[in-house]
Amino acid sequence: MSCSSPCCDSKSNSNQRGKLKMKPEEKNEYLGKMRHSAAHILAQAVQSLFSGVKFGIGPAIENGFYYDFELPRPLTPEDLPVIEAKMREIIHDGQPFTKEELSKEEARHIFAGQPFKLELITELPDKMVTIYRQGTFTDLCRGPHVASTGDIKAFSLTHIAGAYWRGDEKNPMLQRVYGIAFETKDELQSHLALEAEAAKRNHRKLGRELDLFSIHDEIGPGLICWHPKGSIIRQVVEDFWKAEHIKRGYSIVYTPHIAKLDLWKTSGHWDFYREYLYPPMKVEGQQYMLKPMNCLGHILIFKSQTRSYRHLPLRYAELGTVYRYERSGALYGLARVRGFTQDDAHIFCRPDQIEGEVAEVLNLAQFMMHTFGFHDYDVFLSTRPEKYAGSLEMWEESTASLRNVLEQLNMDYKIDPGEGVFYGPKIDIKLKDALGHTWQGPTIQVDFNLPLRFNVCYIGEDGQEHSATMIHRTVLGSMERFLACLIEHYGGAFPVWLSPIQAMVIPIADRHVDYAREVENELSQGGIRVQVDDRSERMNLKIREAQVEKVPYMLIVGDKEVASHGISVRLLNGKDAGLESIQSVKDRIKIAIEAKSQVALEAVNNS
RNA sequence: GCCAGCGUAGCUCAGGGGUAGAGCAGCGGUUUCGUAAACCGCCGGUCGUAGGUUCGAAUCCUAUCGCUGGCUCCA
Repeated sequence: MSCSSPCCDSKSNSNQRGKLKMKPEEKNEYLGKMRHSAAHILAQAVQSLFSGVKFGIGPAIENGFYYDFELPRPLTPEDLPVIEAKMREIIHDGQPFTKEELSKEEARHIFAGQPFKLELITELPDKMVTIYRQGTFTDLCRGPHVASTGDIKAFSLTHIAGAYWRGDEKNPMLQRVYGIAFETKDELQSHLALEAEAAKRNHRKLGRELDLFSIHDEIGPGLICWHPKGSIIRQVVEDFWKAEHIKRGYSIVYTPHIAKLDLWKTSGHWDFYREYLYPPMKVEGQQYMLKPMNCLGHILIFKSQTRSYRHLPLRYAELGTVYRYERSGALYGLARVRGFTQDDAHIFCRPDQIEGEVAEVLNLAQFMMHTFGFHDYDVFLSTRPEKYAGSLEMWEESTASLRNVLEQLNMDYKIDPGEGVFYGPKIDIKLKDALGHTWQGPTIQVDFNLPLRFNVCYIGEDGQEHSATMIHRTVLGSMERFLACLIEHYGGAFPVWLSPIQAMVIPIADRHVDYAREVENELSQGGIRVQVDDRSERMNLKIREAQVEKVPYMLIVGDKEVASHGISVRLLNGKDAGLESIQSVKDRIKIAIEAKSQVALEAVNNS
């Protein structure tokens, strides 16, 4: 179908559509229909402005719509206002949308010269197809649509992009025009405001502003330099991660960054994963490769001794840095890079332990997400991909065990068909950040393949060798991507425990610097990351800069504080939390840090 | 990798065939101040890189590297 809106055609006059009376589902249905109609209007506008347009598809999408075209010349951003003006004319005219049902033969006649539409017609299952017309434009379309072009109340064309026909890079690239559309201008405005907020929180922008990390042409794209402040956040996350894993029965290990090519041939990476591998390097006549995954080192550690069923499960955890070749167009800040550190672990267990271990990992994953302030997430079960290793039975068995655990734990999940890794199926958890954007979070993969390829076994109660099962899992994903997610989730205003500088002591005049140092020492003794702004600047300037740096506690010291041996606390929200003793401020900050409280206020105000 | 756009000072940006500019940052000075930017001065760029067109290129053309928005892909 050229259009793919699931809702049904409504002939009702849009003017009678009381917004207040609409239920959320009805509203979504209406929005989908309206956005889809806007796509048709876009196509009509483009048709009237260009000759020889070949039409692709034009569906409604989240917040708006797009339409794909093949045009005689490339579109540039300057074309958008022109197309948009044409669309407004069509909307102003209030042209009715009309539907017709006809045979494929008739449709082929109408769409002669439209190769993409003809392709769609051929593939449609039914004998009859439907078309929609408004004004001079006719489209192959299942519908439904609004009654009239005049029903589009608030829209805007946003950007152009290339898009392969049917999303396949073997197909020709079409030009896609994106737009947003809402029921009212207010909703359109608030969507734009939300986007502006998202742009402010973008981790690439905040990464520079807060001096967290950088990427350099001289080093190469997708390769990250972590600055001191970003490194503090990373270290705090890593320390917390390690401690929690040790608590839960994992052993921390370290493995090399390169390994002989043969190892990667045995594992199947050379066959199934080559597009992501950096080319091998030759050392003393041997081929070596940068590791794209950490599993093989862990397998060899496991195999360094004969393991008994009594030893299992064995859980090896590593903050393992891996390198994968990503196509240049795919790179994005910290979220998609070429070298990254996974919070990886491999659990070697007996088949009867799989479900219990997966459940434990899910529990750990939930604990981690809650600690970092994520409460909204979606769970996906990814099944066998096209390129896979191993037998179908193994795939079925391991997929079933993942499914069992999800069901036993009563977790809502969706199936993501064909999205598993080449060696096994996986559970993916996608986090929603404070602005509702989703991020790839924890992932758990059951693997019967690598144990077979490497003969990973244990001696059972029966004295015989049995193949072990491996569970690959990360709970944060990678340090890079997770930090990107944290930066955007918190908008750079990290909770105290993660904040690179937890407290800034601000002496009002130079004569207060000595006392400020005393405060610094005292807090520093308490393990608080504290600094003194001892510049000969005005207090207002120091406050402003601490504020821009998003330091959770600004500790103001002047004559009053020196006299009373106290500190005046200013919080990031601008609130003056009053004068307190050094000891009491120190204790409160420590409590907030230890509690990993999400907001600095909690500990200061509620105690 | 593909399509489109963009690369000017550390950052944010102006300039668009006649030889480079602002604010912030940095540096030097003055100011010593009570909850988001004191004042004065100075330094700073072979305009991403390499070719080409031109009397003359930051400006036009080509190639290349990188970035941005998408497509594809993904920890």
